[in-house]
Amino acid sequence: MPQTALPQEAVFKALADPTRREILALLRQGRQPAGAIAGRFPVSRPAISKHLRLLREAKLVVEAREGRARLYQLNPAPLKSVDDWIAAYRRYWRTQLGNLRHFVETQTDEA
Amino acid sequence: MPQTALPQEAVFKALADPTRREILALLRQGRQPAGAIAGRFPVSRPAISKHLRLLREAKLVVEAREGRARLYQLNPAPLKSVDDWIAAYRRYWRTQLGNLRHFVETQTDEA
DNA sequence: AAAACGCGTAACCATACGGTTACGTAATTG
DNA sequence: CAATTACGTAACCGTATGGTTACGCGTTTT
Repeated sequence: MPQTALPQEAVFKALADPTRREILALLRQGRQPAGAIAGRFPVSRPAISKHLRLLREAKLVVEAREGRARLYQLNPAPLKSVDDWIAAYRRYWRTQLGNLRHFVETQTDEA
Repeated sequence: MPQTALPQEAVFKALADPTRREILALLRQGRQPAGAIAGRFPVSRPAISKHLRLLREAKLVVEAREGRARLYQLNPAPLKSVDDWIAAYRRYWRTQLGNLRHFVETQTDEA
């Protein structure tokens, strides 16, 4: 049982949650202790702690223990693999977009 | 109840599943009927049908009914919003801000 | 040394998710 | 016009997910 699938898989999963994306955005301002991060969100500290664990497993953040504090720092490297994934589609929204506009407009928008 | 959160949210959620990412990759080759898509994966047709619904709601694919077939086509436009999101991090992995060497060293070797 | 702090983990709960089988429906075919 | 085809949807099931409260453990503080 592979507890950790492909690294890329963990990254996409981690990014799927809006709170985790906000944590990443917050960490762009610099390292922050776990408690300070939790203080920014309307959920409990343990909830944030679990989000941080997922982000750690995806290697999107790294932790440094400093005294009794745990500082979290952004590690954007894994985002590069997402960037690479998207690259394969980039040419499509440049070339086929005009084609598709007609297609989209003729659809009855449900959902 | 908000039936559809932010569009970007739906996109990130849609991309979180590996099967859905594979469906998108498959559709880069061109439109395909739902059945043909399902035939490519080791899961049942209804399972794929549900994946397609999520992709539709995220507007990553568009459907065209042609007779009794339903052709699905890639719509890469929503990926642009992901691309834009990543852009905010791109500079981090390009500049020294993304360099964690110092960070890691201070973690193992204090004093 | 005891108290307080900072943070992760365990246990638990409700809902979401991905899968299945059974069925419904619109379009084609014989 | 009945049978078949190509789908989506409904109902159901086990597991994952995100939240909570209770607790434990190492680190400061007093």
